[in-house]
Amino acid sequence: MIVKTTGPPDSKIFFLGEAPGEIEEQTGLPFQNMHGAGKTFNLILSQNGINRRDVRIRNVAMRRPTANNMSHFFYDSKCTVPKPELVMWIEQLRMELEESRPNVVVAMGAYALWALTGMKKISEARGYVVESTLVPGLKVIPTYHPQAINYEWKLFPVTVFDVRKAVYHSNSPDIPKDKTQYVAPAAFEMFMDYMDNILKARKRFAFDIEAHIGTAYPYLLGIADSAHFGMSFYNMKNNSSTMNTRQEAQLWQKLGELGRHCEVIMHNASYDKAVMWYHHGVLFENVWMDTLIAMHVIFPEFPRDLGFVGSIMLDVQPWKNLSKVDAAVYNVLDAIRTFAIAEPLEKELIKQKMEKTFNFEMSMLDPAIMMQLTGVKVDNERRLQLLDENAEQTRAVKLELDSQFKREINFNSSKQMQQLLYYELGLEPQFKRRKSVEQTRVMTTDAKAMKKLARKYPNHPWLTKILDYKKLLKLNGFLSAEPSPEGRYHTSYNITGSATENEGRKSFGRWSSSESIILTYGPGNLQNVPPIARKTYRADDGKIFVQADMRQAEAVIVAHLIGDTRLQHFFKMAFTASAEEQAKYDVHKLTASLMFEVDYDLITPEMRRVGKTLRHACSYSAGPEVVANALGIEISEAKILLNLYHKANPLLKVWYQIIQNELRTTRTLTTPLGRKHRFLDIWGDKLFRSAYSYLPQSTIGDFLNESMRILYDRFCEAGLEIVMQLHDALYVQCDNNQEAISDTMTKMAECMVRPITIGFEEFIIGVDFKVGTHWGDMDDKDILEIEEVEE
DNA sequence: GATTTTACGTA
DNA sequence: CGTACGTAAAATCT
Repeated sequence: MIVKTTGPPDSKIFFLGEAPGEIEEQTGLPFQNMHGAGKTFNLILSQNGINRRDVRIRNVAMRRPTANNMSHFFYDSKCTVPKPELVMWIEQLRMELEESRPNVVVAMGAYALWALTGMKKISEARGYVVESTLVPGLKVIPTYHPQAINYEWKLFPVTVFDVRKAVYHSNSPDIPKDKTQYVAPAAFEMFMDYMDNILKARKRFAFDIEAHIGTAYPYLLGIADSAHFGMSFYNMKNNSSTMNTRQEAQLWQKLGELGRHCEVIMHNASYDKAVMWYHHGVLFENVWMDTLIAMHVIFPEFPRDLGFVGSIMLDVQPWKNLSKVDAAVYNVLDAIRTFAIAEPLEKELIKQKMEKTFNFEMSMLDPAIMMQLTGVKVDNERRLQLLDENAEQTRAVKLELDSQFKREINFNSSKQMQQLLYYELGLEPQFKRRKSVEQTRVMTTDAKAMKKLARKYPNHPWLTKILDYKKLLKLNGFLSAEPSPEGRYHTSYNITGSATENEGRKSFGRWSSSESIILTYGPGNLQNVPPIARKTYRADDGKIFVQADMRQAEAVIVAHLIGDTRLQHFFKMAFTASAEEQAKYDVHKLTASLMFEVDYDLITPEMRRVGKTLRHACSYSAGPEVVANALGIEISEAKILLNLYHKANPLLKVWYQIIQNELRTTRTLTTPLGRKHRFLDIWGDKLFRSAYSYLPQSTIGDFLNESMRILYDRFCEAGLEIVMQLHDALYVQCDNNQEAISDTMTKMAECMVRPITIGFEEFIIGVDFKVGTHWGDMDDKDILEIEEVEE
């Protein structure tokens, strides 16, 4: 059946889909299936106050393709040569649009965009106003297809934004004129004059660099002093300077003055500011706004790249495609767009009342840059020795496994592992957990599955041997990283969290750590270095690490979030108790005592272990399988333990309900420290569990970072060296003597032991200290001990 | 050669 | 039906 256009012909907004689905084919109406794309489509409209009866809707194709696959309408698999039927429909579409002349067409999906503009990639134009080539002069705003949103729900709010933009554009047929002007690239004198004018007027400007991969040495500098004008300048071409020595000195001198006297806007200042300081000694002292940070604070669940921000904040043509065509133009447009988004971002920050969190994140730029550029010293002798030992052990285990299987097997290959375990040896196949029952089961040979198999087949001891072997291989990766010529490892601390576009795009406010692209030495992420590899990280000569981590941070926060006054009291007593009395305040023993209704003093180590596991698991709403795996017991036993835990801690489930109710209206949670997050997953358990973990995780991360900033502000100028950050722990290095250690611990305690307020309750999280010359080899140190030394 | 999937290290 | 993060190697796509 043919599915025709619906809606009033004089509608100023026109929605174009790709092809009808099954239900649409039956009803003859586009986007009519109320359980699939149609439902999502309606939801997008209703979020923008639109009624579908008031808008024109059609698909490019008017008949359902075989297997719902658009390639059916093309001769080739790459979908470049359309068959006559599709050509005819596109011609019909052209006539229809010529006749009704809507002010804007929303192109939903890649084929709709292709039919209207010839463009193929939705990601390159999504959210931007582009002109149709099919009907010249007609405005097109591309966005995702509703069915794509059904597959990836995180796309939903972005699409709502795009349609909102289309609604705005439906008021007029005019294509917005781009007033942008630039000089790219500018000659040396012109660029210097431009900077001079900005300097004299003390103007605010946006700054952006392009730099060589590997060295991060900048070759192109872009400056914009308004939302419509900027210049870029090549300081390097073909690996050599474009200037003579005198000019070069003048350039960096002038930029340095700008950095001192003018406010600057950057997108990802962590990088640009660090590079300019590191390579040219140019210090931008007044970063007025890092637009990446602003974006992170306002929309932590959205992508943050400049192209995306531009698409939702500005009315300009897409420019990211220029990066490979004309670097100078691309660079200056980046600077101009950065300037342009700052104003709407500032408005949004005020509107959402998020200035405090924004200023807080901005204030962490300097500590983060400092830590990246300083790095940590590597004990290379120790590293090589550990590497040798590791290689030795790896060889031994490999030999055993080889003789077991009589052939080479790549144990890192999931395919070969499945072949071996499930087909050749006929072990019971293990499957990954599915997101929903409809999904097909995927086989796995991951560590969890292997452990389960090892329990099931105790006569196959090689199962655990494979795990040992893989562990050694993994460790080898950490130990293999070469230190810098100065003998150091570096990492980039990312204030705005995840850089990778993971599913759901979570960012809970904790810092992430990744490979430094300025100083590319070390295993990259420093926050997942295993204990053995930590032995290679050492304090500088004559120095020692002081580690301070927040004691039981997560458990304390959860106790206050759920309003467990008994536990709150217990933690309070633990905090004030003397060193000898600490044994009386073991939260895991308390948990076990409540679960098993046994006297606190009679709790065995085994019972304590169960208590610890259960508290941890239940804080995040884990299920019986996880508990069973963690304790190495049967699922039925785990279920009993879970019941016991919830009976002893009834408030937890009450809190789960409260969180769900809070999410229901706006899907947004606000932490006790004022950070907001909107949860965009499909409504259900996965979303809930993510939300349960958000509040404690984010609060601890923010609290520790607050402490770090206070420490940095108060003591770093006077020589205190912060070296590492690990979510709930801080590492500082100081002179290796009692007095310096004691002084450092006192300073850290002063900054870290501060009251937190949740609800009406104010409380304090204690700090545990450890001291050592090597990260992997730290000894407990009680601050009371130190005070005694001082006395 | 580029992108996606699988697995795994830490908090 | 713990979650958050980044990276290496294998698998898969083009």
